[in-house]
Amino acid sequence: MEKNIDLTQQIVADFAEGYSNFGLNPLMGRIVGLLIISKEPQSLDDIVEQLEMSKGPISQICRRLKERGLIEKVWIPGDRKDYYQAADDIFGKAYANQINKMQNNIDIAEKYLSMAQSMDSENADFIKQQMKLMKSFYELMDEYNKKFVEAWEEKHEELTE
Amino acid sequence: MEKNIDLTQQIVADFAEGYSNFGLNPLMGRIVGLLIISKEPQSLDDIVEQLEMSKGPISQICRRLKERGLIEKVWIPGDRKDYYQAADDIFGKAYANQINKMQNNIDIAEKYLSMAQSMDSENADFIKQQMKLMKSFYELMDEYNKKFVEAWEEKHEELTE
DNA sequence: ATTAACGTTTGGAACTTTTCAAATATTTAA
DNA sequence: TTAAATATTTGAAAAGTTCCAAACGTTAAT
Repeated sequence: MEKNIDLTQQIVADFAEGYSNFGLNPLMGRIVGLLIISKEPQSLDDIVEQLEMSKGPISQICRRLKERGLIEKVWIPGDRKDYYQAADDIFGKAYANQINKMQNNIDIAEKYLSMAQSMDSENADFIKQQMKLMKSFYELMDEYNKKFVEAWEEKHEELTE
Repeated sequence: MEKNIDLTQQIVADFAEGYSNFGLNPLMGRIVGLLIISKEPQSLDDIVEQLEMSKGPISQICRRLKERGLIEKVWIPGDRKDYYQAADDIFGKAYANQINKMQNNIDIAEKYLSMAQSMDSENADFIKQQMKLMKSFYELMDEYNKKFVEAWEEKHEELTE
């Protein structure tokens, strides 16, 4: 089992970095990484032990990960601990969280487009033009994203059945 | 021009928040927001004045934004200041930066897939399975992303010519 | 050559985020 | 109903990030 310990520590580190790159708490990545490679659900204490951290932050981050739908609590009969496991299609769910943030950009573009429309200057015209471009960009992105999500749903079933 | 000042401050704030949501320095968003709605290139001092901040951080962040290809320096004859403007297709470029980060995930999945392949336990099988799923997900994402980028290139030309 | 105009770098202050240890709350078993 | 096991919250410490002011370097006009 020696190799497995190394692998765990490495994957946990890589996920931490990945999450951090997206502006998320690295501990989120550490927990997600750990759970992704754990066949069995892990209790808070299991996580504490493997991550060598105190329980406070792990409890908090698990709650946030559950809110985002990335991990789930599992009930294990006869055991009163909370057990966690990676959610089904966790990659799809993590992706969805990212994409949702980009949706804001459509709203922003629309907001300033309409503000510029009620103004009247050479500069207002330029702003309108820019905001139209921004709106088009993120709308098209959204469209293609939906196509991807559909395609993945299909492929995911194919791979996991 | 009163309305325009409001609009500037608002858009700057919205972009700051947007950038911050992606784990980037909010000042990046402030500068990008300002430049996106500025028809004329802006000097460092112009930016300093409109953002009401000192020059140090603005100089640093402009360099980073230029490295990422989001803004460009413009040469204005007979003026020795540096002028900046939003890059052409800045939205596309910002998106590309995000997507590049996700590409790492393919490498991570491949790394642990091959590590798990050289191991031999029930758990190694599970890890292999998970990493295959991860690899498939991000490869499919990449594929669809390429389609989007192509479609946007076309639409972008159509909109800006 | 000197000076003025500008951009960059740096050290430290202010602020924000993350973590820990301990206190508190909650659940369940006896 | 109590005690034990567990999870959550909290306040303070540590670490990390961002910002400013000032020093420094560079360029170009005189």
